[in-house]
Amino acid sequence: MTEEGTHRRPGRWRSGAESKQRILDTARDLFGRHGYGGTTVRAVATAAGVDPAMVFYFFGTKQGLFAAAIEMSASTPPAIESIFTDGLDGIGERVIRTLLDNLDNSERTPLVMLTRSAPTDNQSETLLREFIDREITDRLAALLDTPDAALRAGMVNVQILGLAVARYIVRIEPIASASVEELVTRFGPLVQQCLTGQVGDHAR
Amino acid sequence: MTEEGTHRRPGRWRSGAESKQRILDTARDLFGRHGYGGTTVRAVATAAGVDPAMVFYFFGTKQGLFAAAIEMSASTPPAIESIFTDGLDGIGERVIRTLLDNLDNSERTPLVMLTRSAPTDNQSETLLREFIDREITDRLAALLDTPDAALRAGMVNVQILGLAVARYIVRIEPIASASVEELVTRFGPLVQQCLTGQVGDHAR
DNA sequence: GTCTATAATTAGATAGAC
DNA sequence: GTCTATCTAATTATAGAC
Repeated sequence: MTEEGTHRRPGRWRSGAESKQRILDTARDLFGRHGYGGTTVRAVATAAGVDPAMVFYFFGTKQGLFAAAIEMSASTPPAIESIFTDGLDGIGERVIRTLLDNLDNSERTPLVMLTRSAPTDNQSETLLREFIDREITDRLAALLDTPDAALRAGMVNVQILGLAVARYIVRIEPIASASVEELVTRFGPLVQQCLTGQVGDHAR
Repeated sequence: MTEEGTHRRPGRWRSGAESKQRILDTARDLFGRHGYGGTTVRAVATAAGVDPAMVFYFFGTKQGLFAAAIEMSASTPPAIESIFTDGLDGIGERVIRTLLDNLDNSERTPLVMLTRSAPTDNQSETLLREFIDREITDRLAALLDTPDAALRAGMVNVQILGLAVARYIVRIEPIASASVEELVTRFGPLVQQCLTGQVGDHAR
């Protein structure tokens, strides 16, 4: 018998990396479906098939777990990047299509997790605000050259948040079960107008 | 001395009606600011200056308190009624102005309380869905005569939810601190277009 | 009606054996 | 790394005295 106890040969990853990953996956799932306040560490542990103590072993606190869960795999998904790099032309459709494509596949996305958590958790509220500012507002505003750039970007945020809440959280019909194409057709031009359209008059 | 104990003369409302009202007011305030899950019965009791047991005495359960809190004073506020009774002309502005006027004054409105609670509480999610269907979708759809009436009404719901979340819950700038007039100017036409505007093409 | 217990449950977190 | 056992604190809710 060779003394394998010390050698740490990777015949199969001894240890935690696997459990840690399973916990993380499960956490994303539950945080995405029930928000921070609606998810318990115990529930995550049970669903992941490990002991609650392991969760704390790996992530320290519930907040630590949440922070790890919302951390994006590769800082920014390539799809999101291409929304902004292709200029203003047709950006409305790209915003909506990218949003829906991402969220339809899994609700374990930072946007949904944070949107579900913010209303009852102050820390999540701050995180969501920062997330939106960094990932959306700043990039949109950078494309615009008008004095009301921030406000226009803000209007797009309203579309994004409204769509996320209506389709994935409150599940209001017929928004919840409309096809991606239908929503792109409807909301794409709306977003485009927020960014490049005219404003009526400025009311005194 | 006349035996006042039994007579119940209204020199000043003996008892509970006053406490009950204070509890209800406080509950609306806290539910509106922290949602169902983020609000404890004890917090409500303390803020209202009464004992936690009183809350249960009057409302039975926490859910009972919440139900009482979201119940509107006079079934439907007159302002909301007039949005729909004045026809489609200029309805976009009326929707936005009424929404903001109501929510700016106090967040103790059913819409905010429910929107804050729905993400982490399934029962609130259902209540919010029903509330929106009854108070907004149905009334809007009734005004429209097109085959896509429901979808158009849904688009307005997205505007309302997005605005509520961006301005009052996540507090995204510059939406959060924009003036009512500014937002009416910006979102009024957008809502109008959702309802009465043209749709590009129907994309196969 | 109002308050003082207090029961029953649950959640986040830690210590320590294996 | 993993689990058992446990601590602490907070919450909903009830029983009963005043």
